[in-house]
Amino acid sequence: MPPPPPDTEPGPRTAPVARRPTLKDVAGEAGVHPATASRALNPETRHLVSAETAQRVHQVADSLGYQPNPIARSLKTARSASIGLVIPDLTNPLFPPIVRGIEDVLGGIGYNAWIVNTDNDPARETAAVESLRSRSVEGFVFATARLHHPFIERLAAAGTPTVLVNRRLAVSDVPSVTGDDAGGVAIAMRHLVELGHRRIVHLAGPQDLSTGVNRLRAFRQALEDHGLEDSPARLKLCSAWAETAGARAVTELLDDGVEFTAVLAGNDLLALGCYDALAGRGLSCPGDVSVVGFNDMPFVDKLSPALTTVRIPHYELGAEAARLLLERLRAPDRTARSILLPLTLVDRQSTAPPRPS
Amino acid sequence: MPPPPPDTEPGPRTAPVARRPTLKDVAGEAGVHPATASRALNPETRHLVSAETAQRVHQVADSLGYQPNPIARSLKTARSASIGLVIPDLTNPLFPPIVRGIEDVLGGIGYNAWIVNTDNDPARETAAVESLRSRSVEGFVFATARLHHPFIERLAAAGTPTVLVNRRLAVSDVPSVTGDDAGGVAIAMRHLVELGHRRIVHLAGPQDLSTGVNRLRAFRQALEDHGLEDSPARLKLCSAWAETAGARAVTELLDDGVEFTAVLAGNDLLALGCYDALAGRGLSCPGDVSVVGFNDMPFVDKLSPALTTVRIPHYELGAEAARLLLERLRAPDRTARSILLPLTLVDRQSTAPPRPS
DNA sequence: ATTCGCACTGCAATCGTTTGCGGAAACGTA
DNA sequence: TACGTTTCCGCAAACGATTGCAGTGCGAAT
Repeated sequence: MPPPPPDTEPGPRTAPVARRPTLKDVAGEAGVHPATASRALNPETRHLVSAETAQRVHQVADSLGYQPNPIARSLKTARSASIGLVIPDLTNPLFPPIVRGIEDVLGGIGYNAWIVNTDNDPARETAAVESLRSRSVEGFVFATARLHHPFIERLAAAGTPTVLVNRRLAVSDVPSVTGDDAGGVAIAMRHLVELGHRRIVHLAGPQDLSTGVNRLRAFRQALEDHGLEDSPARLKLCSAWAETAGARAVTELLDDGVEFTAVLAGNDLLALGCYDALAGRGLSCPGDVSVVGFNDMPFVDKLSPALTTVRIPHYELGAEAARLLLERLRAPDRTARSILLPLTLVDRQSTAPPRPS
Repeated sequence: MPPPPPDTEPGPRTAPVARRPTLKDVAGEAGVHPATASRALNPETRHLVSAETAQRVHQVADSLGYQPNPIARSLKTARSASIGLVIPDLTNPLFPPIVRGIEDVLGGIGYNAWIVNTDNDPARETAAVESLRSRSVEGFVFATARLHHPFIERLAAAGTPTVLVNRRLAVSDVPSVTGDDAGGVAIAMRHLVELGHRRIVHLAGPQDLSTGVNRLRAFRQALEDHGLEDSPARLKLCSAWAETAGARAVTELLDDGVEFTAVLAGNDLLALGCYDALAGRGLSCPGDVSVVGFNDMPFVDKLSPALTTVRIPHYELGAEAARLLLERLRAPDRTARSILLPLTLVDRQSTAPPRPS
């Protein structure tokens, strides 16, 4: 913290402070060896020193305002009380709540997170992870997982504590915490059929992402469960979770003359694209077609019509991911478990019974 | 990084690697003393070692994949290649772009940022800063500044490199990077009067924040510049940048019977509140009243009507703040300068000529 | 009375760098 | 030849903690 905090204030300070006290300082003051002070201050080793010594050390530490130097500690212990958090892009409104969830539980026990944005660039990802490893982070949480993600798989296989959030790997035992996509589309579909919809299309997201495939799979399952026809025409694969992709998909649907009264969008952005495309064709929502989104992003309740969508508890996703990682750090041998958080439907204005034909 | 990366792969690896190479390793391999290796690898001190030795050390370093250990370096140098970034709440869509701007320029030179959320709680702020200082961060950027913020003032006065982003202090020489609020409201007001509006109200934000007072001040200036009456009735102080506050303000205005054809909201959230209140009274926007926001938050272009607003280049704000901080770290004595970034009006659907009366 | 165990604490090495200091060549100049 | 300068490099001491090991003193067991 350059330059050295000036001690120029004419305050009542007497001691040659200015420098923050070190362990040696409190040891000196308490009349013990630094090693003893260390043991006294560390809960793990506190039982190695007599009660009265420990107490004395603690008092001195408090009075001096001693704060252990995490850097020195890290150097010695190769632990750092920090983790790496790898996300695609903080600017995507999906991620801030996840990040906060993680940071809030981490902060509760003195941990911190390094955040890196990859912009979905594998090169940036490996570089960032390498950089974080050299900073001795104790583990990673990835929000960038693709279905097949050799890099993460290798990292985890090599024993680096790793947890996935929001997205999972295709087949692996890397623990993850995600929303229950299957359950989510199930309730969304039930909602639509209860309104009377029979011809429902799905705008599926990228199929190299677990969210994309899981929602698609669940869509087809729902079709079957409700005895609806699984027509390939009523399915559009979108190559990106983007508004433009959603718009393109439904205009294509419209152009091809496929009939539908409702669309289940793979996420809110795709749903936004729907809005655009429908408006572009003079169709009304929910009058002509109902649409339901996925994620419940901020402000989708402000759209016209307010978007009916499946809410994902992103903050809790993050919080659980942090807890899971912490657990793995503490007990690396415990078998990893993954967590599926329940999703809920937020019923707003973009869904209504189909127009009687 | 526990447990030690298993060296079980039957690959062609021969050396007893597994542990990442240290400076001593490359020194040994290169046949020099670690100190020499250190000097050879460090651009600052490279001139202290002969060209050929330096080259040899570099080669060995590359071949071993040597990466300096930032922890050890930090311990020795009391520098850390990291800074603290203090924001109110990452979940507020204002901040992610700022954060990315900062991280992108920092990352370009090997720096990283610790992010902490204060939720506007001074206690959390001081605790977080203290914790960051013990991690030897080299400086801070604050996005939490209130007009009077003794804590930040003291910190900066004590010589800690500090820069403010998005908000400034009332009176101080702490450098800051903010949008040119005065210019922003000027163009917004010009836009409104050019449309023909004469009775314009302002929803002012919290007056303990620089953004709140600056926009208010500029509003009155604009009134004067355009020869419009500065009526206290046409001004509402909102105690928070929140939708509800905005809504309350305009319903009060309406209840009080004050006449206006346009509202300049202190920010987009307040503008959103306007929308609600107007709709609640059966008034149309922009038919009955025009509204312009401030910030150009994500998705305000999706509202109905799409919000006309003053765009703040948040990413650039962050980027500039990072550059400023870096400059201060390099040349602490250079006098601090503050930066004002130009704002632009994004003309969308929420403004129109007033209804002919 | 000797021995053993135990509780407690100090010693010193260590983590991986950086850096002030001094010494040894090598070189130029008088 | 002698002497001052450079240039280059090694030595060793830091930075602030943690921890294996060993030593001390004490009470209890034999």
